[in-house]
Amino acid sequence: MKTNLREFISKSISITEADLEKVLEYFTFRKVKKGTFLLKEGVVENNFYYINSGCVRTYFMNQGGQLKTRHIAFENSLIASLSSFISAKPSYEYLEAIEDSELLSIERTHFFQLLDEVACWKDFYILVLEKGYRFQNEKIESFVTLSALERYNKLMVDNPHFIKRLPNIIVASYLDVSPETLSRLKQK
Amino acid sequence: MKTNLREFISKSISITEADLEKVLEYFTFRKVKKGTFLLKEGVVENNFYYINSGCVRTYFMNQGGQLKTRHIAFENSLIASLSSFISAKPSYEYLEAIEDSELLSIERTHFFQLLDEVACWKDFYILVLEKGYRFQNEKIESFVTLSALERYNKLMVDNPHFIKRLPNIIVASYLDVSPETLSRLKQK
DNA sequence: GTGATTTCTTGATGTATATCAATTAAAGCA
DNA sequence: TGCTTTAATTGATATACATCAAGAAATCAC
Repeated sequence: MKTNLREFISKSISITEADLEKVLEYFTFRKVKKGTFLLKEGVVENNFYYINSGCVRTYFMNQGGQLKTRHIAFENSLIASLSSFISAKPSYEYLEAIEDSELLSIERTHFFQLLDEVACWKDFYILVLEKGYRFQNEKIESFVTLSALERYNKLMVDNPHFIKRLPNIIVASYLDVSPETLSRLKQK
Repeated sequence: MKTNLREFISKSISITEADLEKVLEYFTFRKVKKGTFLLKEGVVENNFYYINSGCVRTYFMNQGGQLKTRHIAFENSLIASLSSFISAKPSYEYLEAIEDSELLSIERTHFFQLLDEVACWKDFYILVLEKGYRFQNEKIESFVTLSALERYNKLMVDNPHFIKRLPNIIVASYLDVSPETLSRLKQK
């Protein structure tokens, strides 16, 4: 059940078998249906997720109730409302399974405990933060330098499987355009 | 000369005097005039800056040559084109002193060397990444959930000194609105 | 499998914000 | 200190994209 996660971690950092076992013990399995909320706005993010199968997204909701997808993670990757996870303050983001998914999650207290107990876990945390930082940096760049069409074309190049696998309405929300506009962009 | 940086670090993490000395030795002093470029697009970020006095910003440039300010850092804070610094790939961002500034900088190779040599330096790096992550997360949220006026009002609440200290044209670029629009927003 | 939702598409219209242009105010510089 | 350049303001106009609406297609649920 934790085979994929084991491989994911041991490929990411240099870790002893004993330490890896210790880390894996803190992860618990959970199977969720499409549409399940893992976190809602206003609640502290107490979990950090590895996606064994399926797909999970984070989104913000604006005053008009529109969903603004910030990140989408597929199988064999990580997700959380990381700002809240780090700060232990209420999240501004929602976390939602957008396909039936198998998840392995670790609690915040355990995660940060491990930073002190297992030296190399800091290396793992650093990788997570670095990747998250770079991802968001690129997202900001896209928003401020590209038009809707350019963002769509960039997604086609960078992540064509996003567009193939996900409904238009979610891709539109990810690109921060209306579904109608995305539908028209696709024809170009 | 390094008094402020010394205090900045020792307030951030728990570090021995010996380790702190070792870290500080890698930082070199530099005085720059307003308008000096510390980094241009396409160049790898080889430095990480502590601002002793003055003010530095990072910005993206879009195809039309417009500047889109991502971050502005004042005295007693840190700045770099962090994505490039992390990855050692060419930067998409520019780094520019927007006031006469006194800087203390550490080279990338030394910075990452220190992660292995001084155990607690990882804690410092983690703090830097966490803060950067949360900042960018909030910036993305602002862009996708708030109108121009709402972003301006939020800046008034969160960072009123931004607006007082910086020229309109830079504040506008930071909020991702035109100077004309900002001028009109201010009257509301 | 069939009815009920939800999503997608297309056209018509609306709007927030950009752009252009011209004047005034401020800042940099010799 | 005056001269030059840059920034700020204000009005007129333009535009990218949103919203609204309605029918078609796909997906969901029992």
